[in-house]
Amino acid sequence: MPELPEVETIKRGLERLTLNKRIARVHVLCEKSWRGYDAERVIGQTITKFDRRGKALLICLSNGLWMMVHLRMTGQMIYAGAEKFAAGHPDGNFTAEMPSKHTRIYFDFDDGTHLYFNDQRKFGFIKLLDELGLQEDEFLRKLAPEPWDMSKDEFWARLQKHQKSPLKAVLLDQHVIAGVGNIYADEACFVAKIYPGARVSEVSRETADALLDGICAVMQASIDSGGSTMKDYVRADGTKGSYLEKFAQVFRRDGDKCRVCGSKILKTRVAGRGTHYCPECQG
DNA sequence: CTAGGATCCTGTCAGC
DNA sequence: TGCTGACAGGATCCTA
Repeated sequence: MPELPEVETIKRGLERLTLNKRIARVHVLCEKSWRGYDAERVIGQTITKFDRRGKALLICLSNGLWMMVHLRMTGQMIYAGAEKFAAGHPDGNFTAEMPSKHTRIYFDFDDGTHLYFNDQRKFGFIKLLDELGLQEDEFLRKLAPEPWDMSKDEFWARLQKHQKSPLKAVLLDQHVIAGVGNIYADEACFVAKIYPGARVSEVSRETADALLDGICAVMQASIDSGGSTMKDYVRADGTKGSYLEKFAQVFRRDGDKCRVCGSKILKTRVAGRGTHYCPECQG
């Protein structure tokens, strides 16, 4: 899915385009994609605030309810008004007619513009909660701190609880650190010069420090460039999202040359996920 | 408690 | 062409 930087990109885009807009209608095309309170309760409400925790987007409404959006693997948010804004899982929907066959939920604003929640695989959802429900939500309650809010001591301590696991499995664990997904786990391991399949017990304190720095650095670079994308989607201002094209050192570059040492980037399987690395730099 | 695998779902692609 | 299995930017549930 969309990892932390993509969700942050969506948050910033929707903040700019939909804040203070009033929801005139809501269309739930796939029941499974809607959770929590009945969707009827968002009708007539104004969007008052956005927030984000890890990969979860939070949208506050004027009646005090919150919509928690989790995009999981293939979710995307698309705003269609005078300008179009699309972010999340990159695919043809970014330029397709809306609603598309992957649209699961959409909102009509009273100014005639629309917000679409698309999700090919239906793993994602929008959950309507009150303030208490938000505080008690299991996912949010167990979510580890944001990478920038975690000290190196704390990151080190959290790693130590999973000595026997492959490093990558722990980086992907949202109870250990929030927001890291398959792309940034691989990229951070490259920056810290460690093989993602290494057991945590083999990770030195110096490497762990470099990992935390690397996670923050690759994510910040991605946010600064508007989130990653693999395809040719064009953002509202006409520029392309381009993290993978410009910054990815290993992710989906298997078969290509390492930009540091020239070795061939390899792909393998770690913790059940496709994993990319340079055998020379991350030996 | 941890670790690892199956599972939710749809679509695409490689290899017969 | 048609079929089959593998895989996919995530997280949870079940089992050992």
